[in-house]
Amino acid sequence: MKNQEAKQEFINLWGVLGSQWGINRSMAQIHALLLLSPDTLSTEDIMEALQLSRGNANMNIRELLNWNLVYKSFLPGERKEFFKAEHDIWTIATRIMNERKKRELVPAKKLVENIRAEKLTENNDESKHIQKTIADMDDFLGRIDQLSDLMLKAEQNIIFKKMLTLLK
Amino acid sequence: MKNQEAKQEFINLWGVLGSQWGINRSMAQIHALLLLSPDTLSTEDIMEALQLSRGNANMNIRELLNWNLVYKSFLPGERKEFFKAEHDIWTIATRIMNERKKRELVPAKKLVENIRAEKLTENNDESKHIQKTIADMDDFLGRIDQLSDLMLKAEQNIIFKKMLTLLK
DNA sequence: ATTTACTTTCAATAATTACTGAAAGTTTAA
DNA sequence: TTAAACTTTCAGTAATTATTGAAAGTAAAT
Repeated sequence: MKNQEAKQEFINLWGVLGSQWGINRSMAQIHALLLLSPDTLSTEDIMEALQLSRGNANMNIRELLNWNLVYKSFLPGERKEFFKAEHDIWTIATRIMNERKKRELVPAKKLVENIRAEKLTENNDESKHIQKTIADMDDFLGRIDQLSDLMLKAEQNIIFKKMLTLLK
Repeated sequence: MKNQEAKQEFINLWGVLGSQWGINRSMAQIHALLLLSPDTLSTEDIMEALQLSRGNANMNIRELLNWNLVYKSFLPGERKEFFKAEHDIWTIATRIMNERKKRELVPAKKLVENIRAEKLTENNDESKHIQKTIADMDDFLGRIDQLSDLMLKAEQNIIFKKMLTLLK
């Protein structure tokens, strides 16, 4: 198999996976392309390799920068921006988790907390059940929050590493 | 706040959250409605409460059954099916994880493994880099797989529980 | 066997989300 | 300054995904 074929297969796969997880195909593919490139790439390189429009390439590169998955890099003598991916897979995973936590989990928890804080005017079995369900959900979101903290610390966490190893 | 209002807020929130995580709005809302209902509901009840078409309601109830998040239930004397949700939040979470693992993670890992297994015909820095990237990704997917196992076992796992508590 | 009560399917349509490309904006260099 | 090189924006369009509702399918009751 040629390098280009392997790259292409991986890029496609990453695009499909991304879209299953709420990350759009172009963003995932750009990320995969940068992961596979030993060198930095320009917007033009990316447009060319993935056949994307300038607007699409630019927006998704911007988004990858926001997610801290991609860095800007300037080449001596070149005026335009080049990009390179964070290559450490664990760092990538924790960054993604952090971003999703910040953007979705934390706001969701706040909203559930707000509903939870409301007193229900009725006082019957249904209200009890509703309150319990909402409380459970709030607690659950708190747990997930903790769990993501745990993962963020996992690389420095020797006990956790051992637990993972034991499960192998 | 009236019961109905609290329910409605929670259902809306759950719908939004779901769609951020690749679960469609109707499915998430039906799930929320069933979670909030102390009693079982029929397809008609669900259509009525969420203003969904019969087709949409039916398809998404079916999907929730597939995910093991909702159970069928027959009422004595009634011919039609009624539905109730699994109410234990931890069970819900592990079921969702299990399903996503089965449907997405495992197949993805297989595909990455296939690409990894291919020998690259070229032999230069780029091929080395590609091979390393793909190998890292494969290992990473394996880790996630382990991690989901860990979570699946977490409720019975006292050490894990303590770690979560320490992180509070 | 036929009717009635219910469930499932699916082609058509609506809603949402992603992408394009040209124009406007910005920065650097001459 | 002005021009060239590059980046960003965004209205229009395309692609994807979700929803409807009527028709077909199935099972129970008469």
